[in-house]
Amino acid sequence: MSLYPQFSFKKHSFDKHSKAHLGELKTPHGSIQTPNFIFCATKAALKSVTTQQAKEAGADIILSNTYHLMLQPGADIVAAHGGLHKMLNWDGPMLTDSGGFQIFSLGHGGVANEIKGRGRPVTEKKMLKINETGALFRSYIDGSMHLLTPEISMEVQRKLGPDFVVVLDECTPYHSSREYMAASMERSHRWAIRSLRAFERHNDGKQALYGIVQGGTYRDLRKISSEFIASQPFFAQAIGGTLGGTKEEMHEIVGMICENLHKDRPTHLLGIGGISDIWNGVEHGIDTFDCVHPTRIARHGCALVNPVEHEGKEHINLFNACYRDDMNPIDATVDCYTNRHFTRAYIHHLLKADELLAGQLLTIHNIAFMTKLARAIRSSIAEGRFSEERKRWVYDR
RNA sequence: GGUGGGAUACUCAAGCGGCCAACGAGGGCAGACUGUAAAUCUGCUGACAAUUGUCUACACAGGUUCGAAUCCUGUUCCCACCA
Repeated sequence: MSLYPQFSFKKHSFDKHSKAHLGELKTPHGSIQTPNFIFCATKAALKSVTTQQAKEAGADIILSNTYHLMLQPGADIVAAHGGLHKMLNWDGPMLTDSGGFQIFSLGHGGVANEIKGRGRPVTEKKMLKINETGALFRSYIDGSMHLLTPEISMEVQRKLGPDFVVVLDECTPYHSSREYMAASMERSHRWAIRSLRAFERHNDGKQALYGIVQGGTYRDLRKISSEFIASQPFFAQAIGGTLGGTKEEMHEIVGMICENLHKDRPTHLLGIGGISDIWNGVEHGIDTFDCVHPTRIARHGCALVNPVEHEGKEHINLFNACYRDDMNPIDATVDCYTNRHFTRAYIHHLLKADELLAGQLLTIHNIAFMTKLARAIRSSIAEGRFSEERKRWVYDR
């Protein structure tokens, strides 16, 4: 009997010139078509919009975070609601991340650039200690200490109750030495096995487990990791860790990693959500992406736009003075509540006036934009014109 | 009418002889953001030339001084108290 009786993944249409393909991912909370994008509700909130609004804007699947929710409000409170789906009023598929990314983000003093190799390496690790057992975190909320192990992460994720759960891993930054990267990868593999064992002990068929491929920027390490994760009975696989210092490097490394992944399993690219990055990922066979970028930049005043129509820029900043009297919608071709009813000038005004509504309207637009992008990718594969459609979205190529 | 106090860049507000083109805050103008310690962070903000540069500036007009936003005199407004 399968570990995942209520889940399935089937690839069903293939691009002739790349590894791009369509897929159907079935879960107890319905099916989604891939390629697709997962929107981040890290702390059980899509930050500024309701799940209802996200659904109306086209979102198919969302994600929350184990670490944040175990600190606040605590897994038992979520369980008391009947799980994340009920608590968030979301009836579609859901995923929880394991907290592995926080081993990186909290371990490096909040230097989020670190993963991409920007800025200086930070050696001080004030927020956590990591060893074979797991990671000991100092809460960013009140400074209290919290242990996260593969077993605890699985237990918390079982209580949170999403469809997809993820093994605990260590997300390694760009500036790690090869030696550290290799040792960390091996430990993440051992954690993956422990996560799997813990998952199996309590498996009720309602959740499916993702393994995570590590190995940094090194081809041989990524190959080892891909093959190891593929050899274990995970439902799906995710690509984690650093992907290099530049976009070009990232695109190359993603392609390299994809060569050795399990061919029949859904593949998720963790934390990546740029427009060109998604086209590149899909081309190499990625099925799903998640990223805070669309919802975060919305709160910072930015709207996603087609880079081909904006000289390569993937977003515009509605704070900019040039939108003060712009009576157009952000993008009339992106069908959503924001674009149906409001002008750029109005959103510019809301931003200037420090009105929270600006972030909400921009978030709705950005969700709708990512949804439109995913649909464009899917229909282009279905209709055998993937590379043509790509040219309409990826600047100067 | 008398006596005090005050007038500083778009705004508020420090400075009280040289280190002042002038702290700080707001505003303005940009930038960043990729498994969210992020409705956050960063830069610039008198003009012009754009590496040390030059000019115009701290109510207005004079003065003292090598040198003033800072001291003195007068003028104009504003505020408080007393008549």
